[in-house]
Amino acid sequence: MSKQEGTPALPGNTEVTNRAPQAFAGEKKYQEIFRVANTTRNQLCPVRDIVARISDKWSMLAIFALGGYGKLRFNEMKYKIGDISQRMLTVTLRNLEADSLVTRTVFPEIPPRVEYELTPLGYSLMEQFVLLVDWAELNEEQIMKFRKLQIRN
Amino acid sequence: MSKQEGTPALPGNTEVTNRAPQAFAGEKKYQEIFRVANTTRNQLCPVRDIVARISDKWSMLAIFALGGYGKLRFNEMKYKIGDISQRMLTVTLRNLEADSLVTRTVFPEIPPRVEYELTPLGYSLMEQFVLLVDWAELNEEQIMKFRKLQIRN
DNA sequence: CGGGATCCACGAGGATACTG
DNA sequence: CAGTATCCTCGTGGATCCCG
Repeated sequence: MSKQEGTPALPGNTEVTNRAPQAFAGEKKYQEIFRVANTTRNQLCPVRDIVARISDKWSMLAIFALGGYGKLRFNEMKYKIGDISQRMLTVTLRNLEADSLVTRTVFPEIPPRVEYELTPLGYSLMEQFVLLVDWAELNEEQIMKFRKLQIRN
Repeated sequence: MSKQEGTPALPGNTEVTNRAPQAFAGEKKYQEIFRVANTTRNQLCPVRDIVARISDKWSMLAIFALGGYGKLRFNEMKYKIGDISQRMLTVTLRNLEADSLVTRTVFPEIPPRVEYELTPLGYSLMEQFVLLVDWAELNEEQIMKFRKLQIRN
């Protein structure tokens, strides 16, 4: 672990940094986004709140499962996701339902039947997730390669 | 908490469900995404792994901070985020650095100075996050309203 | 079948003190 | 200033048993 790395500062440059301009085209915009996404110090930040919920361990997978297969029964989902526990699938689905991302329909039959399905809002969120997954797939190799380089040092 | 809600099944409909077709336009695509994002049962899923790392509690905020303000020193970031602990900022930045999303430059001065900055890869990830935040802002009101409805019942 | 209820383990993350 | 080290809390999530 070398403590000294990368490009050291040009000695004459105290305040005026020579940033790459293209990278900061949206600087103002990103500052605004940061402000919006970080309202916690003024209590309750809905954006942060929502991001927290959608980034828990299972929500994204549950949404993809419903998006890919439409209506699903409880055990169908459990099987498709594979390594989720009964409890966490229940908790996850209840949370998604509470945000109106998923509908839950109980059929008064014996044995009982319950079907879950994405709401339009749920679909729109999944579209965003797809972009994230695309990004991850696209850059997966690069990241993995870099991680392994770290280990060698 | 009523056990019976929403649209009960049309009695005659056993197998052929009358799904809204537009909602399932990309069904195959989403099944594929689900498969890719859920390779855990076959051990190690890079996509899940990457998504997990980038969607932890602090990574997104750190990335926005750097995206909005360019180069930042440790305590500048800590102040801007506000409620992150020293420890977690360190851990978060080290993780981001390990994925080559952030560069860390140490200046051999006294007192020491360390600057963090997004890499191009980090910027490209931030662009994805921006879309998520946009989504959250757009639907925030709807979700909050729905949550409050839940409480009344 | 689709959960609810309970108990428990573990790891993320906070608080504090110390250091090069 | 920018961490490291240590201890401890607490919430997430797994395992198990039970129920309508």
